Amino acid sequence: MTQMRPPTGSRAAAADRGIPEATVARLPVYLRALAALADAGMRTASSEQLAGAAGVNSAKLRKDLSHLGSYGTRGVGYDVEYLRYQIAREIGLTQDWPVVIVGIGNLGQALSSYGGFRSRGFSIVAIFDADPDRVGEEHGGLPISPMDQLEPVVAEHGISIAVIATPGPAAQEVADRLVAAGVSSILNFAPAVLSVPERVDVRKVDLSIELQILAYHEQRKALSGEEAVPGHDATDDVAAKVVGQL
Amino acid sequence: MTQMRPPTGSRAAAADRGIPEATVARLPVYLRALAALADAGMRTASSEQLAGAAGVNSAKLRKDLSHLGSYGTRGVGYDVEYLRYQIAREIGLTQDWPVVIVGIGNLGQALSSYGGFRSRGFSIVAIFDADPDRVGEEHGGLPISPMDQLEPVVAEHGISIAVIATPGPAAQEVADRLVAAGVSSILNFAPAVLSVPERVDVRKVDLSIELQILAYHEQRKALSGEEAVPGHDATDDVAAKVVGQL
DNA sequence: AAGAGTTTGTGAACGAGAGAACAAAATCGA
DNA sequence: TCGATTTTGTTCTCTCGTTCACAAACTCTT
Repeated sequence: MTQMRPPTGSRAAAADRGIPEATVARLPVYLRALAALADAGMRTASSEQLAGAAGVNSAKLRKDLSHLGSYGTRGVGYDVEYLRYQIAREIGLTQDWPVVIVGIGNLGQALSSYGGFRSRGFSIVAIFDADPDRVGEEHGGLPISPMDQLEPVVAEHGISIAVIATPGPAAQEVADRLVAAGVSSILNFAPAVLSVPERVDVRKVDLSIELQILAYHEQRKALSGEEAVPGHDATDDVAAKVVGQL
Repeated sequence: MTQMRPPTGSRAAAADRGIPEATVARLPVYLRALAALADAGMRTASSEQLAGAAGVNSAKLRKDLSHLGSYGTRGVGYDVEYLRYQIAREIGLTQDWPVVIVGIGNLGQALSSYGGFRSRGFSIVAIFDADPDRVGEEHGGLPISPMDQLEPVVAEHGISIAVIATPGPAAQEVADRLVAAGVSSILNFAPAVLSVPERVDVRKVDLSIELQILAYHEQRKALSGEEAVPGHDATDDVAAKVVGQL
């Protein structure tokens, strides 16, 4: 999904609820950096310090924060606790988000025991698996529920966010059921392209894709070191193409 | 930018080894889509079909592929097997990449048992954990090695890619040791900002950040439905700011 | 062999994001 | 109070990525 609010004239950043996607993706990072600074006893922080802790450039950080409103003080910096609250509010972490996880394989188990969710305002209210033999097994303090409980649970808790951690082939059907039951945001760990209605947000996390991207760069590093004479790839390509087309 | 077309005949694009980052990130997706099409018995596929299977727009797919070279046939489409091989070669999947995983908590266990790595040319050669009591425990067919084996193992296998799945506070030290031992690409699952030398690539996967991004959009959906009058947030903000600054 | 029909590869327009640079706003010291 | 200093918020420019639209290149049918 994409929301492109045409800027309706009003320049007040806080009123302008359309925050750039790239900025939204960094807000949680800032939140974590602020938490670290707060733990270290800092009550105030400059954009330079915060940017350092978050691993970004300070100009970018300032621009990101300016989209939320004018929450800093020139000559001083940002009040750590106050900014923390503002970002949390902007992201929606001041409320609690009930979540379900579908698919309790290795990854699903890891997710259901992962403390990082609960501590940030997400509470896992149920976990599901298609294997009837595993129903009742406990993971992260929750029993595995049977798949036929999916719709009633989603409805009862008003779930809008779900995590899919099933094998690839099962993912689409699960997504369909989740959407039909009322879910409108899905975090997908399954290696599959999900097709969902426009109003539904899907974010995909793919472990093997990340490794492949690293492999590409790694290969380039290796190649750029050893390869001085260009052109031998050309014949290689032609040969391969002929073979491939046979 | 130096995007000059060297009119030196044969394969201009293939010689141009600089593939845009955004394209690199999609190549693995195309690879998976091609595998699915091949399994379905298709020997040839149009950009439209392939784009459908990969969940992207066909113009984007064509431009992405054009960066690798001119591997399609006008009026026909792309030879599935041939394109598969070319992409795999470009990413570097025609060779085998040995990988180590550090940190065998819930997530590390899931990663070490995950089949998607091995099937794509990544072989996990060792797993490490800081807890001495767990050394020897088997996960995914490998025993947990003690941390002091990290450097020798990395050296012996010529490891260049490593996965960090430790708790946040331990991540930086692990990264330092990996880099010192010769690793130049890191996939980081720990909730921490890693600082590494320039030549080292780091990719970060953060589960709770993904959920937070979904929460933001979810909150916006909810808000845009109920809220018609803007401006009340402003006073809210002012009040909060005063409180926060006390 | 020629025309009709497909489908790629790419030029051009557009939009989003990153970074540099600086004016505006606040503090601090005398 | 005034000037020096710090640091934000914003403007401008540049780069990168996406999308459109179409000529070129290929196949197929007659």
